[in-house]
Amino acid sequence: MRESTGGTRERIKAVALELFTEQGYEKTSLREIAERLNVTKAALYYHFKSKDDIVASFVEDRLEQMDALTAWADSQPATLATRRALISRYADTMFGGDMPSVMRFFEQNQTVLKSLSSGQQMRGRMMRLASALCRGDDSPAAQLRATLSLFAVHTSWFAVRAPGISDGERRRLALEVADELLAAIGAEPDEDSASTSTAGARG
Amino acid sequence: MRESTGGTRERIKAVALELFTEQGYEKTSLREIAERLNVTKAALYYHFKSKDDIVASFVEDRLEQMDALTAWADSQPATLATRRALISRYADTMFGGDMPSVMRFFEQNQTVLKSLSSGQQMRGRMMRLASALCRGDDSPAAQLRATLSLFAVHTSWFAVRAPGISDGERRRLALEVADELLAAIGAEPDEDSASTSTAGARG
DNA sequence: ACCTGAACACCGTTCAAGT
DNA sequence: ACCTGAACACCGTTCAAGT
Repeated sequence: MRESTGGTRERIKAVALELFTEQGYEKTSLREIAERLNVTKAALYYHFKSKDDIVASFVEDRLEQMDALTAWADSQPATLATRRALISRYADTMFGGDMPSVMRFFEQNQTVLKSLSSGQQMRGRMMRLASALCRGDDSPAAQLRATLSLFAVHTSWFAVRAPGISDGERRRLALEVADELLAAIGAEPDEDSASTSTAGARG
Repeated sequence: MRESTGGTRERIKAVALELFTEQGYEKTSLREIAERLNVTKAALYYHFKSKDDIVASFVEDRLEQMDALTAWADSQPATLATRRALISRYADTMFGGDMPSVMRFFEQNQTVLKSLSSGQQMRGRMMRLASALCRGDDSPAAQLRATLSLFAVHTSWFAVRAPGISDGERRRLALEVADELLAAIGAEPDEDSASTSTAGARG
């Protein structure tokens, strides 16, 4: 095992991901990261171009994962079953053993990520995923439902307060609610919707 | 009209709210705010104890509004009608003419707000609102649905991309989807869950 | 190739001093 | 009461210099 060669770069990534997720990107200083690794601040700049670049480094893998997911969805028929399979796979990447922390980092740091290029890329992929989820129904309501079904997955691990709830149960819960939202996509337009009056322009 | 006396403090609040919402709290420097008002950075510290304190100043009104909302909900019967009325009133404070920007600021700055005391207060109120929304059904699924219905209101003004969609239409859209989520709260536990059709429990 | 030391401009904050 | 000027420690970033 060679841990002296390429080790430092990976150690920086690991420590940064941990601290960024715990305390937030802005609140975590490079000095803090450097101290944990017993190097100087300047040393970080040998391995990364900037603070943003550290984020970009552990974002790229995730982007490919998202792309694969969207590509798969586009190759499937635009049915409810596909939508459900898609959200289930998405939940896998969120709760799965691989890299749960990367996605949690995103949930935690949405704001800052808007100005970071890697963050914008990630946002773009989320939009595409949402689009894939409401393929065949481009109504505003469908967009909102699709987006919320993704949010259900994200939300389930912080909005649900229960004594000893497991990750598996959170996942199941998220999918239960997400499925309901997805089931309402592509259905025939509402005849007796909540408020008869405000018709709403079609097309 | 006296604009020389108490004017400065209000002007600081206004400019700060605008810049914080546009660019984010961390990315906006006090120098930037001061320059817009033709004063020095130090002048801001006469009116506010710290940068955080500026946020706290325009948060307090909102807290009272949230408290009033929760209190009203608690005084009503725990029915679907109450839940729908509550989310509708919440949407009013989000889309209403009063102070739409304060809530948008929150949506934009969630991350930073976690470490700010005023942000934690706000989070607390959101939790209480969610609890009020699922009163009578304390199951994890109900919590998730309640939280997502609030998110529907927040999400409707950035997740829905449509040519010339108005604020009113976004509001109506949000409530349409939120109502569906709320209708599933307090219903008898699922016997034949997710599958069948889009049936949906009628409260 | 890998890292240090010292400097840079900027940040939020403080405080004595001015009117 | 209201604001300035100058200083403080900290931040991200750069770069010549060391091995």
